[in-house]
Amino acid sequence: MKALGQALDADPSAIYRHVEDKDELLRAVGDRLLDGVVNGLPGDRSWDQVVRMTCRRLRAALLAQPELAALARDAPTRQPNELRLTETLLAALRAGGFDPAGAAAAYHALIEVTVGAATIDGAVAALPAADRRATYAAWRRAYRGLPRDRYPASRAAAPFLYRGTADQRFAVTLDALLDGLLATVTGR
Amino acid sequence: MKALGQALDADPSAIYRHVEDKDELLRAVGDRLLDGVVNGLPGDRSWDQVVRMTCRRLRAALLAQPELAALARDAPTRQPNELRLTETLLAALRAGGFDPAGAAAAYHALIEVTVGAATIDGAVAALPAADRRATYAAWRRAYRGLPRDRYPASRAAAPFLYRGTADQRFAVTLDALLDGLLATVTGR
DNA sequence: ACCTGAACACCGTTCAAGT
DNA sequence: ACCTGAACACCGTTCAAGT
Repeated sequence: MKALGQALDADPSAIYRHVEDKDELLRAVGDRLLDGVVNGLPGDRSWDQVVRMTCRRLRAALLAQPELAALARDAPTRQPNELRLTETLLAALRAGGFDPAGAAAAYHALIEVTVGAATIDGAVAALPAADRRATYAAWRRAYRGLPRDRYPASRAAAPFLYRGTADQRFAVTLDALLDGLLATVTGR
Repeated sequence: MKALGQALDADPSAIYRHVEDKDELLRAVGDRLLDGVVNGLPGDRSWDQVVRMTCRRLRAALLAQPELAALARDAPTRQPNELRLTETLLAALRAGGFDPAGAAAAYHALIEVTVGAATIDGAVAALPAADRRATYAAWRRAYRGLPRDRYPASRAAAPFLYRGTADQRFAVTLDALLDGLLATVTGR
């Protein structure tokens, strides 16, 4: 609030004339930041490309603004852009053959995985690219160096943990989840 | 820190003789809280039951202690119980037919969805059961009452959004994800 | 109608001084 | 070796007084 007041050339306490508290401010700003997620989606995409792009953009927005985690925590805010995002996902899922109940279940699953990925990738995403790679490499080495007898699976998987970019890993997760949702929630 | 000092009948500042800062304390306490997640898993379960139970328990632990979100955010802490949890999941996945690379990818996906579900369900999980149901019902009504022309999919899905308990919804998500991982990461 | 400025209660943390 | 107590810098927020 102090920094915002300074940026506005006003006393921080003046902000409280316009919003109830910091949380309301964060929700309002957060919804503005969803603008790029929900608008300007390129047209004539298949339903599953709409789902994928929306989730990828949402994750990118959350990564770019870590304070938006508040948005996810208090979900749903039911502010304009969040409502549009929900409608976009649900409509795409319906187009993909999900019935209303299945679309709701799939929507919850997609949001959960997107928020989770953003939470986990957040800290490292804030680093410069070189540091990011170094951090991931250090983690791989740590798993690689675990005691042979107690951590066989971790040692074997070590070269593949935190492999590639977080974006690539999220794409794999999203593919698997969508595939699984299609199979278990619709019946193909 | 003030509350902890009081509970220990000591000045808050005395804590700094034993830990570097609050973050280190939180990580250490957090790892203790993973004890129940990782130990005392009932024996002779199928690999997929081990995966499901571990994820469900992790989510429950995160829900019970919201401050542990810090744990997820700074993952991986590579403290004892967290390492055991990782090994448990990776070993189960290997037993389920995932190769090391596939197990690593599946591990990332499972953790992401578990952390995301805990984040999203956290606020409401803290409420008494009756308030929880009332909150979900209010959200359903909000989606149900959206303008007909702009939110058709949301209105149609409204009765099924936030339906049942958060635990049940997580079980559905986990089923779908595991199924999808099996199909896309292994080839069945 | 909006802002200022002082004040409040509360954080995590440091450090000299005690035992 | 460990703790106390005062102090510091910093939060979000309130409210009487200004214009």
